[in-house]
Amino acid sequence: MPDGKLSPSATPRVRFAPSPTGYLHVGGARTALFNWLFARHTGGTLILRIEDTDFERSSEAMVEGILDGMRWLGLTWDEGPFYQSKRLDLYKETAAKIVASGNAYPCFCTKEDLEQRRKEAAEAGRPLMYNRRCRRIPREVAEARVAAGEPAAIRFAVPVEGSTSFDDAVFGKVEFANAEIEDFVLLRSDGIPTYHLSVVADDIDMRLTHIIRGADHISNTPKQVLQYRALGAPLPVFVHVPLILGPDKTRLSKRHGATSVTAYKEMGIVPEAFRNFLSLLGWTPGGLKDENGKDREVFSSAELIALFSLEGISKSNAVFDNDKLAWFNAEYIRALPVDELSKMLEPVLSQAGLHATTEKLLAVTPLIRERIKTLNDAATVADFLFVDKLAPYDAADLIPQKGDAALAVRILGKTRDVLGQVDFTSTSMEQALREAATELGVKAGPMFQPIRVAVSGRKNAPPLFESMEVMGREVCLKRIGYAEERLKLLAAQEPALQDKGNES
RNA sequence: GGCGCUAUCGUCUAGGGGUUAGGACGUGAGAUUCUCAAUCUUAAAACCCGGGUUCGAUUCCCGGUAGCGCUACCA
Repeated sequence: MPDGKLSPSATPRVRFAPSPTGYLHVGGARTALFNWLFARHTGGTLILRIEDTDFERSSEAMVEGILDGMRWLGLTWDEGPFYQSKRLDLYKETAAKIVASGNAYPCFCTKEDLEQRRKEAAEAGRPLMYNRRCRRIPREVAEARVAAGEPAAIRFAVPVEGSTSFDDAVFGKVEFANAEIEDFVLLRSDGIPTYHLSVVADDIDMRLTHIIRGADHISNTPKQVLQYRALGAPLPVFVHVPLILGPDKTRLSKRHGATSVTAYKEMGIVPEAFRNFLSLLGWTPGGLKDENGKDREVFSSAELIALFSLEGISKSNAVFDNDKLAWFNAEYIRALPVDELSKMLEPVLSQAGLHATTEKLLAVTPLIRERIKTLNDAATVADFLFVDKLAPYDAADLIPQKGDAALAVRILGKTRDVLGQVDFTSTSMEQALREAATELGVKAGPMFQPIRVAVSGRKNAPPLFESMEVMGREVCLKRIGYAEERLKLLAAQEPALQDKGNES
């Protein structure tokens, strides 16, 4: 058997081969990422191949979605995209070669036959595998029937005895008893190849050296190894990467929430963060320490490429952790220069109906940069800085923890006076307001809380003085005046509420 | 059911025949602070179980268990 490996010194050629029956999901993205990292690390070639032989389920829209996802992640490919649907001749030729080698045969069983038999097998005994009925048809007879136009699929004649194994770069030697492998279909009766045939035909034709793909393909691999042998083709290195699971440890699927990479884009995840996070799911550079002796986790793309190696791929499945992703994302957002971040924030804000000048956005960005975990968070964190009219808030929030409505009114009144005269910069305001607090005999905390609520409509907000500076004097004064009125109303109508405010 | 693969804190993981089993996310507490966030300090938290091998196993081997995958004229 020519079981030889491809020359290890050859420049690596790898591929990402999605099936356009859905969007680019997280698992696919990770596979694409590993292929990309490997290609870039080794100076190899990444080929994009669209496995669209299932015409029923494939669509051009899905292809676009997948391409979009890859572009968003910055995963560039060097050749393709190639479409399997346009390479049908290659598959027919390949199937013919395998038939000629005596390793495949025509099968005349209809789908109905097969289903019927499977059903019976399930009810009675066990083996659900194809019973190789047509393999026993003499070659001349079979050829005659094919020549007569009888529809036939082509099946691979799997050895009855022995075993088929391969050396996986991450799992080591994996072996399957041939008796467990059924005579799988290569070419359907309509002349369309099955996955088993088209992958092998293409992987050989495209001269791939490493097959990096999900571990769900381990069980398919012996079927492919058998074909390589029948075709006398050297085996590539198989690299199966563990699967990504949802929080409940089942396969990641729609019910786990976002599972397409574009969904993460829409959530305001930045691609570099997503890529960093994803690269560490099932792979580690192996305990690289930072200057504090802690394991490093944040890596630039260049570092990821430099560090990537097959040895670091783990064997066990990994659970996708949204919290960790959010942390990575926040980490990247915080590290972004203000001008860059504000450009990314602009579309998010305008989509939320918050329009701002570039200048204002540049002023706001540093105030919210470390307060958002996703780009989208900006809309909720910063809305009060842009909006004309504050969202309704509870007037009781204007009352400081240890105080009453009367105090709040005094604070606000004083603030209005101060703000009317002071230079409207954050430093001047802070200084003046702190002095005012001293005059009123209140501490900074209780002093600023009513102002914050009055001005932002909420108890937790970005830094007060910087925010006010961005908003401008007029808006601030107006909002404070409005708050005073609400407080007076509150005090007059519901004295009970005051007590409540005191207690809480 | 059959076959295959896997198994370190809740999660991602480092490590490895002798360690106080390390880090990160998340969680708790504290510091700082105009609130929140960020930051810093700190706490709790793991080697699936059972047999071997060995002076010594979390680490090596076997079995069990569990999880995942495959089991189509889908990919």
